[in-house]
Amino acid sequence: MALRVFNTLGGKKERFEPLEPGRVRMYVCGPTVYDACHIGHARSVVVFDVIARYLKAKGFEVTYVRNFTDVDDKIIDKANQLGIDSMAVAEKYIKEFYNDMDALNVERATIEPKATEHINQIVQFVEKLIQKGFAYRINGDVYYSVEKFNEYGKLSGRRLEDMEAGARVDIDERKQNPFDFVLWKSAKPGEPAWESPWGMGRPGWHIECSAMSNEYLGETFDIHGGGKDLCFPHHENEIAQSESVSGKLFVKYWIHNGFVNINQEKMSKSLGNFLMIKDVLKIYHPETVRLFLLSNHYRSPIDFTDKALDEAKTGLDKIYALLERIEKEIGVQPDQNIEPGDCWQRFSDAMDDDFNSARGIGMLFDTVRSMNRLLDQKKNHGSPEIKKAAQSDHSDILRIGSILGILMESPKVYFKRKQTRVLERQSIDPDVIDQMIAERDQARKAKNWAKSDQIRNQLADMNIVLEDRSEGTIWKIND
RNA sequence: GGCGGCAUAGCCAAGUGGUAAGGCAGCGGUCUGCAAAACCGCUAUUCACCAGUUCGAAUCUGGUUGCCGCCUCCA
Repeated sequence: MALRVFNTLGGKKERFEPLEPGRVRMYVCGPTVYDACHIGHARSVVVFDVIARYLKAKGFEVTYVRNFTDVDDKIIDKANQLGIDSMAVAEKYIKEFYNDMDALNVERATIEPKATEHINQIVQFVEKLIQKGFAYRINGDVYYSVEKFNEYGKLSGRRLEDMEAGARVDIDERKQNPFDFVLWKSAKPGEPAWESPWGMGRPGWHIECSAMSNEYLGETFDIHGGGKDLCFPHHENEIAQSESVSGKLFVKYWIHNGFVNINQEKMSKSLGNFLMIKDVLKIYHPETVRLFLLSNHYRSPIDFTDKALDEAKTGLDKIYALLERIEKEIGVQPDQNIEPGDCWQRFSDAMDDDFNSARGIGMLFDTVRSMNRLLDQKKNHGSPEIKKAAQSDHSDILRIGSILGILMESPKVYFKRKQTRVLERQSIDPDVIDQMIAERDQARKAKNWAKSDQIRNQLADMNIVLEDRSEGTIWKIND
């Protein structure tokens, strides 16, 4: 099946055909590093991580560029607040970004450029814009003139005339149009600054993406992504800058992800409800967070609630439990040489439809249920048919996991770690549990159900759930 | 004021013309000493409302209502 993607430019799903067959070049706007990453960053980064993984799985050679904005007013403000150098602020939060994203099992992009390491390219880009008459100087500042670009507004579907009516824009009398934006900003004393034909200064926000994408992906490339909020003005401005210089189409497919709400509310400074990734990860397994983030279509808003996260956790446990069951009962081990089967095919069909991970996850649970059903019919466990089916599903589930970035641990390790975590939190000694289970076993053998149930209830109060299986009693933890 | 999105069972959610995926919760059943887990069955004759197009619409068109986002830094 052919891959289809929703293109913000044009507003509809289109068949995906990269400029160069077999190769995909994509650029995703990374963070401005002035603070820790919140769950909204996580969504964007995870969504595009999955898109890149899926494209690779489909056989494309993917060049993925994700930048860091490491010079910016907000970074400077933060530096002043902390009384440290702005580069130190950027460094600190880049480090935190990697900590968070590594924890979330996000793969590194092919190239992760920083604005401050591309000042030459940026200056040259601005010079070209001035030469071509799209930009003008006011003392040490350089502005882009939106009226010079006929197609300004084509991405976000706005027209300059419409916006002026009610826009809440600071009127800067020096600008030719209120929507003109800064390409190069002159430095005040103490601010980070680089030399330029217009004096010491720093790049405006939008220009770095035009300059760096051009540097690594060329004048025209396949996919440009980011959060929905970047559509205007950031991406609109990137198009204006890049297409003014090249005279060519900048990006073929624009992909924008929706927001994360917290209990139905937008995250905002005033509500003080920013959820930081590192805090979320103190409570939830990274794979739980990923499964949650991918359980809605990437373009829809998603609501972060404890209930939703608990459901994701239950779902993840269920998948791991099946993997463990297959491995134990059928003796199947992970094997990457097994050909993709029906399960993968259904998942892949869902992903081909605008990266519909939500539907794909539905397909995954379908497989989990049917495999459990098959395994419930105990009598045939030795049969070659069951073994083959189990092997195929097992391998497909792991393959799907490798796209979603989940199921990376062996089930044994996953459940063990979970136990350790919860037991430590509750300060329970696992030996005590084993002792109690042994004691209960004795009682059961003596058919002393009262005592047996009493022990089980005691354990239940410690969040320990028993399962009496034919091969013996096992215990699981409720976290 | 301008632009855009959304409205599907108790909750979450997929579904863009062919007769409602999946998850969670609940109830009943199989299994079990009883449970747990797993599985099976039940839970939307119906997709905010009204009108229209069509042999046929949750899906298309027009309108109404409600919610949300963007237009200012924002993933």
